[in-house]
Amino acid sequence: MSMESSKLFKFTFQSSVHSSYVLQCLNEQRKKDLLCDVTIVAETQSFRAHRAVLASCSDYFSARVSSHTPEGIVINLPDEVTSEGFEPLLDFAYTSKLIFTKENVLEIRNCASVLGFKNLDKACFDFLLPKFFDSSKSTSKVPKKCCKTKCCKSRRVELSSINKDDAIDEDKSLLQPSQPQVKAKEPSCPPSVAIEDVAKSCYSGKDTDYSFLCPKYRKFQIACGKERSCLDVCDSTPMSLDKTDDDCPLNYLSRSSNGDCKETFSCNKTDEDEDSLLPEFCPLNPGPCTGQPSFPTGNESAHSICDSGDLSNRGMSPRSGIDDAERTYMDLRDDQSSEQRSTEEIEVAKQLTFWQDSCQASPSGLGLVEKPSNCPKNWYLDSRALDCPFMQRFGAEGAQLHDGEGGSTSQGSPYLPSNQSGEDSDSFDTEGDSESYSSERVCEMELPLSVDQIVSLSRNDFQQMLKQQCLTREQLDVVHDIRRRSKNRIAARRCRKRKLDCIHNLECEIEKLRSEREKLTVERIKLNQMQLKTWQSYSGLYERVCAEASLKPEQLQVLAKYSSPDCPLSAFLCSSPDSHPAQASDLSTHTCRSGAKPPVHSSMENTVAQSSSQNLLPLGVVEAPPHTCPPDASAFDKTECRSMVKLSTDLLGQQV
DNA sequence: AAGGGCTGTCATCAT
DNA sequence: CGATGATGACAGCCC
Repeated sequence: MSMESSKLFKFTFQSSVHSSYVLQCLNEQRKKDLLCDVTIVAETQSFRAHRAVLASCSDYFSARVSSHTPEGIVINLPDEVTSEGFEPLLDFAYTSKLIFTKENVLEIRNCASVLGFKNLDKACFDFLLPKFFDSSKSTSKVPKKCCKTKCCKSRRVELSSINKDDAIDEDKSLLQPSQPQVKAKEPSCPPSVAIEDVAKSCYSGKDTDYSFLCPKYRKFQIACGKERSCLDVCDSTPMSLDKTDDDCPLNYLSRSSNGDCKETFSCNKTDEDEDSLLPEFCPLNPGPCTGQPSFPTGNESAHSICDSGDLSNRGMSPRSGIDDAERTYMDLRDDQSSEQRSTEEIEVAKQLTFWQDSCQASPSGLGLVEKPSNCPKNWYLDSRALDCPFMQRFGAEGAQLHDGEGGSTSQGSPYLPSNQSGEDSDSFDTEGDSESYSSERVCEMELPLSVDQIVSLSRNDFQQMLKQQCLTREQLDVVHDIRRRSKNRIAARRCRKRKLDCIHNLECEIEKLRSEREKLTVERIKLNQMQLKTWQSYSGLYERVCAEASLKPEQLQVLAKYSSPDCPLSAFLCSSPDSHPAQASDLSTHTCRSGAKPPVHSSMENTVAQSSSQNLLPLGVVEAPPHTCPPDASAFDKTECRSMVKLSTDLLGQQV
């Protein structure tokens, strides 16, 4: 091929990372508020963004913004779009990743629907939500629209601020009821608790942590919060015997990936405790999903992290190596051609494969080992699984702790207050102690229940569960005692928080009223000054009229008949008949007949003095004059004065 | 050592 | 009638 002919060909270099890089840059710009040209307001929260990005992701924004839209425009989102639901969508627009929890997925779906977020609404939510909210495979319970929106809104109203601690408890409340009753060694006791439906989520969601105003509580939760949440995660782990791979959205995705679904899902445990998805929908499948107890392990994490489906189900050798991992990844990303693989992707795939191998080398497979104690929950992870970087992201520490609600967590666990590691069951006064004590009792009595289950189950579920368990009288008493005390403890927290909220609200109200009062005082002073000015100008005009007309006292009296007692004419009338009205210069000293309004400035001064010292109402202004003095003195402008002068002159002319 | 704050628990009432 | 939630009162612990 000659040089000349080669010049005729066009060569194409296609970068696999360019688009991601651009998006990443845009995201960084957004975070630094660089080149952002639009402000989005959802509820009370505002977000900066780039019009182009928004418009390219959302039909709503596409319609709202155009090239003619001025820079710096503020777009107020519809009421149904909450900040809670919008923020993840905005992140999605800039990262292609939608981070969601079971708790907020409906909110997000609702917002995505309203905003017309492309590639999300149907592709993502339509198949995800049924898996989320219906463990019984009945789609009838899947909410079409977010009923939670209302709940959330009302909650937002009710709880003006929910801090992270709240989130922990909320997650807890969401997770707890979804714990299938697991008794790996007693298959006769069926898992009875279905994954909670949305209504229930709302209900339990209201029961959030009420301790955000209580420093001591916060302190404890800072110390134990994440660990507790880990316990929760693990407690909630559905080691369900009847779970099949159908319940695994990853598998679902795996299948779907061959069809239309081009999106991938990750079960990432994030710092925000977004763990609700993990335990329920990312069960570990040591092999094909054959109903073995499942548990999130490093391997599962690996699958999840790499947006992968179940390798086993895909008939792939666990030792297939990087090529297989790569292929798995690429199979799922069937919208990407092989040349679009980045080195990062391959690196991830490598790592995943490595960990898969490593974890599967354990006797139980995937780092799952049997716990030798008698505590009801008998699975935890071996150290190798915990070493898996992905496992760590999934809170493997929590999994390790998950050994019977603190029964043996007190064995030097760093996650519980140190004072619980002893045997001092007499002092369990703090929250941690109390809950730990409950846990200890659970283990002591060999109860096949966790404290969370005892406390968080609904009345019916609880009774049903008790029926299914064959408990002794003593065990029943302990269970009821734990339930009663725990509920009361929570109720006491609620009660105290309400009180604090109430106090806080009252303080705000007082502050608001104070500022309102100050505002009114300023306004009143202004009005009084205006009134004084008007009166002075009014009296000056009268004085001039009287002087020019050279009125006699009788004439003045006639004029006074038609005048307000507050008008300056009264002052002239009250002055000595001999004196010329024009001489009555010191109007302020004249108080005429009863009912006549004292000169304005003196009364005003009194009023101001009074109001400033005693915060009384402005008497001089509010008090209705006894006669026909116009209520609003400032309304007496020069025009009115002129007409009054004209009237007076006419009347005088008639008299004369 | 005293006192205030926080928390759990109990008793009681209402639902 | 029992379960549950709210709340006042009390006690114990911590700072």
